[in-house]
Amino acid sequence: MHKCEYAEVIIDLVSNAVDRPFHYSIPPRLQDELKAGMQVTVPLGSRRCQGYVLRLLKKTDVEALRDIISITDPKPLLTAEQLALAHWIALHYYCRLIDALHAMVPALFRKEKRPKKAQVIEASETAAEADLKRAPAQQKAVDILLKDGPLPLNSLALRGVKSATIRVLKNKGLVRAVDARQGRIQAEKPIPATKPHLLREEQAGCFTQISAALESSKAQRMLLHGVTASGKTEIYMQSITRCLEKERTALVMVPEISLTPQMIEHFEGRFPGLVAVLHSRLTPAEKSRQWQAVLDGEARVVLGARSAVFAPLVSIGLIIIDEEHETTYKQEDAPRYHARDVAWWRARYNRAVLLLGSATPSLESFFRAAEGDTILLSMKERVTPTQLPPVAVVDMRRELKEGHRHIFSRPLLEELDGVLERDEQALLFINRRGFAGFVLCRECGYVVRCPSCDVSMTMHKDRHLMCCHYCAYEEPVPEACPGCSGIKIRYFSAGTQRVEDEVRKLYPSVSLIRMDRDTTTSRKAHNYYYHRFKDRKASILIGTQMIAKGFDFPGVTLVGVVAADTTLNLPDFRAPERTFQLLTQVSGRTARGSAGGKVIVQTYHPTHYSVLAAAGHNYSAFYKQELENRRQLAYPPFSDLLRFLFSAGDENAVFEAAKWFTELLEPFGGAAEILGPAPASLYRIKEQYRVQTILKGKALTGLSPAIKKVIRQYHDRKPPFPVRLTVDFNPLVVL
DNA sequence: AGCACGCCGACT
DNA sequence: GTCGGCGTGCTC
Repeated sequence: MHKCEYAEVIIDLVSNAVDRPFHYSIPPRLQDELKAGMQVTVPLGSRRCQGYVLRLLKKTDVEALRDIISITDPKPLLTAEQLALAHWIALHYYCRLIDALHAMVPALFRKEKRPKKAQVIEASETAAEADLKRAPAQQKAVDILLKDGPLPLNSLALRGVKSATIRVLKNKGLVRAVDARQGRIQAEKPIPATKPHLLREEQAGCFTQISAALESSKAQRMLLHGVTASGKTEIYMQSITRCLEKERTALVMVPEISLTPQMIEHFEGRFPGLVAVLHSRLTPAEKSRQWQAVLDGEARVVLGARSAVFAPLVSIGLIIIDEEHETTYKQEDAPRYHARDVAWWRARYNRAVLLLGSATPSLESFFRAAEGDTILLSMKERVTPTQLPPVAVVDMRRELKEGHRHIFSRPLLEELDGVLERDEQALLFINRRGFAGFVLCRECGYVVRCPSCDVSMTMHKDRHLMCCHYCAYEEPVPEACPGCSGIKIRYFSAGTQRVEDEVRKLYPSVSLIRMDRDTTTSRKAHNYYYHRFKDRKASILIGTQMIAKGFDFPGVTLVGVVAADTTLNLPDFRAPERTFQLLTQVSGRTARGSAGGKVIVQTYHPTHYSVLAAAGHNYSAFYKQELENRRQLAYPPFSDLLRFLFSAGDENAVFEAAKWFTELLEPFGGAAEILGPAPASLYRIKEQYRVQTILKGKALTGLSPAIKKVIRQYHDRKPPFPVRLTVDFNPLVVL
């Protein structure tokens, strides 16, 4: 066999110009050591760069080869699976290969001179009995360590212990170096062990099916559809146990917000010493340590948020995605992957089970189950039977007709009064995220929608036009309502500030808290307000998205959704799905106890199926209707969308670039529909104009290599457009 | 990305 | 004469 003398390397620079492999020769001294997945230092032009070895080569066509300078880390940082996955991500989500790789290597690992881990020396279990009579220096060192516990090398030096002595003791296995932090954490407090619970009949049925799937060693996708509090977590736990028994590893993903200390303890208690936790709040050093534990094979269960989907586990047997419908599983910047789809890739690679859990499954997942691509497991009973809260829908058109023009309807005011009288708590919910204005008739609820895309159109004040940002269709802003000829048709807006002002006017002496991006910039502030409200220091909490999820306030007996219309009429085809999920979630924020909570939803669309289905706690009614709508307009899951977004400060340049690019897409016109270029719904953000083209078609994945070439053409164009192009495969929001 | 090369304006 | 502005192009 001939030796591999060359290496294919991707340079660790985020730039389109170096988004391709470079070939280097391997100097003899590195010949035996170098492996695919290793991090190396290589010369590039006049400087040295970091890079990752994609694979080793026996020959190359490149002539001007240079040598690899050195290996940065003696162990490969990337597994074979991760390398393959990175290529798939770069192709599938249209990002640079280095962007994909960055998702797989913690930031601290990427530097050439990464900070050394602070290590301490610890006496091993056998140290006390060791016979060291003839080695007084070693005896002394062991005595010190046994008495004063783990110590760093420099404090040992201060007590007269030479590093050579420690080296000898290490070789004898009487002492070892451990991570400083690790030692301390273990000493702090033991985590209480948690034991498996007995499963109810319904749970046991689901578990049996999961066990069978694990046993089969085939890639399988399962959807665990269970109402809130139906005991999904226990099923997860027992499935993980089964998976570990089969000598395989497990990956558990939860939304960032649910990854509470209690939850982490719960897992660590059940799988002591085997769990690594990965999420974005960890300090870089902590993240690296957790990562290393996975890479070294010490951690066999990974619990984490979105980015944990790339954890370097080998031989994965089970991947769990809890609350699989959550939008946080889609990364908003490069690489713009969806963790659910990445997880399925890994499940196929490892012949593992992908278990998706949700009370309100995404349309995509439920559709797959209906089609038979996913095994559906249902749980309809709750562990402790409690009633879901009654949801009252208030027709805001009628409120207006009857002369009540306040932003709070009479039923909501009445309930608020009651809550304050009884000294309970209320939560007022406003949606403002990604707010794009729409025109609404206050008399009949009519909203101007695009005839071919069925999304609400965005008003462009300057040109006095209504515009569809999917297909660029335009029409004049109506003077009178096309639905009822009324004249109270106007731009709709609602904000947390406005709601706060109104509440203060109504109840000047009541203490309230407002939580949104403006008041809650830091994690600390978030925590502070959260605890203040939980400790009942305030009676009313006003907030956006961020209060809809994860919080459990026992004192809350009233949830008011001030304007369901803001989500319902977002110019996005997923608006109804978002609304349904959001309303279901906020309803769950009322007290679950016997006090009995109440939910009031204010809307100009009291008969909309999203609102009705959420109010009736009826997932399947929602699913049926929404699926039919998607089918009509060929939206996902009946198609894939690919969004090309052009942005720059120069309005003309943006349009010019978008047009030029869109023409290049013409060859795909047969296989897919080309929509645009059209102004994005949020046309100007931070001085940047935004224009988009959307490609809509069945199985766009097959076109990826060809589309990738077109994108390269755009970047390589001379002279280059001073316009940024971002490409998003199946974006969750198109605003 | 970052660095060299290159070709035009006001300075010791 | 030359120092330096940043447009253009390349890096195995």
